[in-house]
Amino acid sequence: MSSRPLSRKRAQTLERLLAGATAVIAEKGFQRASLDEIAARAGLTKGAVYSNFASKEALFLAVMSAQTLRMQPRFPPDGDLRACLRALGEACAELLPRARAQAAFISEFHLYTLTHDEMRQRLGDAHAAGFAAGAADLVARFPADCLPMPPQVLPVVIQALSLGLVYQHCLTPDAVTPEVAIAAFEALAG
Amino acid sequence: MSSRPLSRKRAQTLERLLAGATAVIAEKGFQRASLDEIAARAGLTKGAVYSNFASKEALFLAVMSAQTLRMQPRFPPDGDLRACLRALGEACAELLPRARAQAAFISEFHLYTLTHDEMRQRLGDAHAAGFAAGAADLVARFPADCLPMPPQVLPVVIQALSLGLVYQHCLTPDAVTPEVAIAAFEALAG
DNA sequence: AGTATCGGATACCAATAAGTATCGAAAATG
DNA sequence: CATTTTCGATACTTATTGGTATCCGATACT
Repeated sequence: MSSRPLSRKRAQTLERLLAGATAVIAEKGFQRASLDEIAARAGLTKGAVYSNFASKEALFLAVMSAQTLRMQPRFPPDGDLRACLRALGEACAELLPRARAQAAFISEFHLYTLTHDEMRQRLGDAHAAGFAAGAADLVARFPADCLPMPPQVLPVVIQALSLGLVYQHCLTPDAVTPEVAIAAFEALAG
Repeated sequence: MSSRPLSRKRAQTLERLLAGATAVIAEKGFQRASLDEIAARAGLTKGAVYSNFASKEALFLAVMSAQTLRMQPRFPPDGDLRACLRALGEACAELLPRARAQAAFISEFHLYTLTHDEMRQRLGDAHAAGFAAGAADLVARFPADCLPMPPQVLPVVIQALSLGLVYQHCLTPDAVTPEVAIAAFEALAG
């Protein structure tokens, strides 16, 4: 007993399980992803799942926590507002290639929160943390009267716009190109 | 045989089924909504479902087609760009009270399209039709160089922003008030 | 080495839920 | 009024799947 260094082997199966689950969930959604299929995708069996996770739900949450959308804008050190918004647009554009999988997770998690109230809070927090991190920088960087909207509102809008673009990209990839994302954010600068 | 005027009674049970399905799906999502529960909610039984729909999927699609998000902006007859964007913001704000149910449908339908490619197109079209209808008006109303972004891009952004705000509202209702929606759209005017 | 522990496989169980067969009553049709 | 058709209820079948019990082999400990 006591300290388990989480033997190399175990760490690997855990990783494979998460990878398998991620893949299958991205393809079919969580509910339609059976544990048998997930395990098979990982080259393992359901036994491996249950010796690493208490339940399907636990696996779900583990996958989710690794799949939060996260924007990483690189603001130009001394750029103006427009340049910074453009950087946000570029960061959003970087999410697009993974949009389909991401949207699947978000949709699934969203539905999950319909019947799991305590999780709604968590998802909200995770979104805020991942999406609007850059927004805080913006607000800190420019005086309120330079911003196109109240400083509390801007993060929400950035988040909403990013999320919306990711979703749209899934349905109509050609209509939501990186350029569109950048144009959308730049337009916020006026 | 031949023409059935769709007897009063039948029309009513059909309506009740759709209402029941709508309610249950909004609460739990489509996959977790059992036909037994839907029928019970409608005061009927599964038999009624199968004598009105070929399958659960058919019921699903019927519900969906009645649940597309639809913005109905009322543009001021001679308003400027900002006033028109504000009208869009107001139209978006009107969606918020029903956001939770709507987002459930959208999420569910979105997941559905993961495994039903032909439906992805339909959902994309439905969104475009419902969301960006007002955008076409905008584009028609103002010369391209008055708009904050290329005329093909604007509808996409309006749609993305609306969808994003609806989603966000589900998770953090207090952060996405009607005022926030309006401010977001107005900011597009610069 | 010998023994205990752990991780994963196999086989099984039980619940859920979609779909089907059938039947009865009410309404439409003549 | 008779008869046919329609609609919805009931009961059943069947497949899926989350979860459990158990067993075996490999690794870790003394």
